Amino acid sequence: MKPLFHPAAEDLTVQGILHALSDPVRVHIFAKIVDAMCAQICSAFAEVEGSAIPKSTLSQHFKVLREAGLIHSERKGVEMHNVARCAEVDARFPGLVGTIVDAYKTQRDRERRAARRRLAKAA
Amino acid sequence: MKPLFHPAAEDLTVQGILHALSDPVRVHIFAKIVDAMCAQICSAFAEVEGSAIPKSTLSQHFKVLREAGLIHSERKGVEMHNVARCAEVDARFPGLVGTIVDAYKTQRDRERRAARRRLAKAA
DNA sequence: GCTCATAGTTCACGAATCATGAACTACGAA
DNA sequence: TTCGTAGTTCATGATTCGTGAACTATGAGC
Repeated sequence: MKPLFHPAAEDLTVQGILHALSDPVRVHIFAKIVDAMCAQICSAFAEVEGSAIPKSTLSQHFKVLREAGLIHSERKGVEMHNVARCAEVDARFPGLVGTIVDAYKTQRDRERRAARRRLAKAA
Repeated sequence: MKPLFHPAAEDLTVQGILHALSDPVRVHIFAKIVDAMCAQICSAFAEVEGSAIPKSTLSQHFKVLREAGLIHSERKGVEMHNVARCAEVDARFPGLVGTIVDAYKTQRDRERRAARRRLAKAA
């Protein structure tokens, strides 16, 4: 197995970060890793918002997040421990990822409210 | 020719915006439209940072920006007038596009400084 | 009116990227 | 050593992207 590649903080690119976070599954994963108080393992995301993610796909998503410089991954025995590189990313591009994650939360909240309204109307 | 499609402010999505802005050519175009005091026409961007953009490609880029809700386009005679929808986007996702454009500017400034250092070293 | 130039769109297609199942590697436990 | 678990890699089909060629729509000059 190839060693894991992590870009240096000064090699992070805005396009890489935006591309990584332009996928709802990946922001979901990233947001959870950011919020978590401890390292998260990949298989914790075998299911995202009700739909199952094949593990090869999941592996690719983690690779994209890692190579965008958003997370740091480390093999620990049979599992992979992932932590967010918030401080480094924020030092390079202040506020960027925080604003993006917040925007997704705003959007998700709106969607949930809309869904609830539809249900209430149908009843 | 099909009429131009512009999404309503409440239909904007974060993934659409991030995808639109994850391309350096598109952010360049968008940033210029934002900074400009007046509407910009597509052909103003036939060249971006030294490289020529084919007009079919340019047309697609504008379409992506338009359908992400970032710009409003209007045919005026033979040309197309484009203005940024800053207020609407910002009302939906506060700070999002501003932070992204700033991050790109930060990155570009770094790259320019690095290029200058290389030149100075070579001399 | 007719013709020409300009600005941009649409179409078609090769190139690149993406998602995924199958096969595989690496490790821990029994 | 064998088995199970966690994740990776590979191959391939689907989707998206970039672009040249052909096209549309408008304005200007006659």
